[in-house]
Amino acid sequence: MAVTSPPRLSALVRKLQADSKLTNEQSAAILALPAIFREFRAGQEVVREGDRPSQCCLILDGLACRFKIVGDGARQIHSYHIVGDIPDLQSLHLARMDHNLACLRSTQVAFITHTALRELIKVHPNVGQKLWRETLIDASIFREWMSNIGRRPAITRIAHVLCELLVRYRAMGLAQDMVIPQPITQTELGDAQGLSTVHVNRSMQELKDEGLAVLSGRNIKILDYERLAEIGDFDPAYLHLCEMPDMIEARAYTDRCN
Amino acid sequence: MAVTSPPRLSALVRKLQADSKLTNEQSAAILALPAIFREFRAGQEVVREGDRPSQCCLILDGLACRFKIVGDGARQIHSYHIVGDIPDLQSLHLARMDHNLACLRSTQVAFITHTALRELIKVHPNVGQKLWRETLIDASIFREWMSNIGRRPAITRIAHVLCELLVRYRAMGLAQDMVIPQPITQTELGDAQGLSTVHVNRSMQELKDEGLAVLSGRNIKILDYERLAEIGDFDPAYLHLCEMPDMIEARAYTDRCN
DNA sequence: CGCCGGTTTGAAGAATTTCAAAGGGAGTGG
DNA sequence: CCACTCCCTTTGAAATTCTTCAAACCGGCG
Repeated sequence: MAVTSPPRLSALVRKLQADSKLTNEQSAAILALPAIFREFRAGQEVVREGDRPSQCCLILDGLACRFKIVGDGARQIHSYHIVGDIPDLQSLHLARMDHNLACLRSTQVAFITHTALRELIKVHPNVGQKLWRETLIDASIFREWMSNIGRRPAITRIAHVLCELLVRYRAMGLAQDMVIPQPITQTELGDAQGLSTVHVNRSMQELKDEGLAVLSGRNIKILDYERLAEIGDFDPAYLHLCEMPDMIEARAYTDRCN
Repeated sequence: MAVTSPPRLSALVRKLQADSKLTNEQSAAILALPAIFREFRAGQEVVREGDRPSQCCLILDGLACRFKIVGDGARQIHSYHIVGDIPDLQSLHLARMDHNLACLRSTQVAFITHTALRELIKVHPNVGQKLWRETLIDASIFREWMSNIGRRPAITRIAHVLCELLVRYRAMGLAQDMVIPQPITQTELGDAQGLSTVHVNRSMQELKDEGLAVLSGRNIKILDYERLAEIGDFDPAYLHLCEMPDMIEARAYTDRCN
């Protein structure tokens, strides 16, 4: 179950070049990180609230989320994590997990020890800055979701999160066909945006009736990104995607740029 | 209006010792940071969405908040910032502001240039790690607020945020008398927790009727922290306060510790 | 075929917002 | 020192959004 280092960490290299290129040495150092690869089934938890991890996990394929269970048992999803993300990077500096990390679909991850990451950062401070930057983008997404949940109506929230997912996948070179490449259930959308499953369903139907987004098999297909972004009050600036390697297409979804 | 460097940056030193002590050299380097001091009136904005700051701002006194205005004009407050906070630290790695920073009360700040901070981090990588850690704690608070807004009823949200403010002030050695030392209006509480002013008012009345918290002049006084934390579903673990210099008292509000 | 996870539907109920107006306290200017 | 103003709190009542409950539906899969 635990193999060492095929050239699979390239997803991380790609992600970290969002703002500016890495040098060859930096890329090489990342690709050479010692990693343990593992596959999780849908529903499995990777790290739990209260844990004190000694490693971070890089998503190679699939879909994960961070979440908390509140007093009455309800789940709040804080973020979705796709290929290239390191959802528990914060554990490098915050000893104790204050939330959970679980896989929503069947998911492949690479575990990299804190020790190895610290060594990488020491030798390549620029990579350290880029990792810091990634955690700041996470925080920016949290803020946007907070605005969503706190101050926007249900239909807007759903449209918004669909836009975000699409743009993030496309920034990683996926979802060319405007289909979000991982299925996301309506319950999961509700737990992310503070809505009941029933109400998500009704919002999705509105989006369908308007010709903005539909279910394509088990996946969500965006039919009219422009109008979806409009009713979703969506401006991708908060994703800080600019200077992506393939900005040619990412730029189409980004009006303002860093 | 712009003076240079009295020994006022000590609030930052105190804040950064949350997890572990700084060395004397590190403290000295922080205290020696070149800073420009300025006072803002209540309501004034410090940085705006779209800005590209070349400096960060340290709160020395008063109260600031980060916020966004959504499509229909409503305001979502993302966080409150008290003495010792650097609310726009993320601007060090994210060029463009994706939200606003404003003062809620009359507030004193110290501006420190990115250049000076980068130099500090280069010379003292440990301080850099501590600054990174601060941004991760911000993110942790965002997650908790997201859970609050998305999945907890109004009364719980209000109780929760009052507990948080009290604990954060006490961790900085303030609010000994269980009074939150800055006034916070019900509109501000509502904008932070996704509620209308009217509903905040009714929730506050419930808290008053239960003998948990009251208005003491313009300020909020916590009467029964234990029960307030209970109905607020509040566990301070997400504040990652442990190993504070004065843990003697902070520990009283922290059941679990890093 | 029958189960399973996810979607869809209808109807009733609850939480929260909105609107509109009154009340209160602290500071300001005459 | 009073009157006035401003900002914030408080109140009542109606409207709305969203949740809950309960059940049916649907497509894929063992």
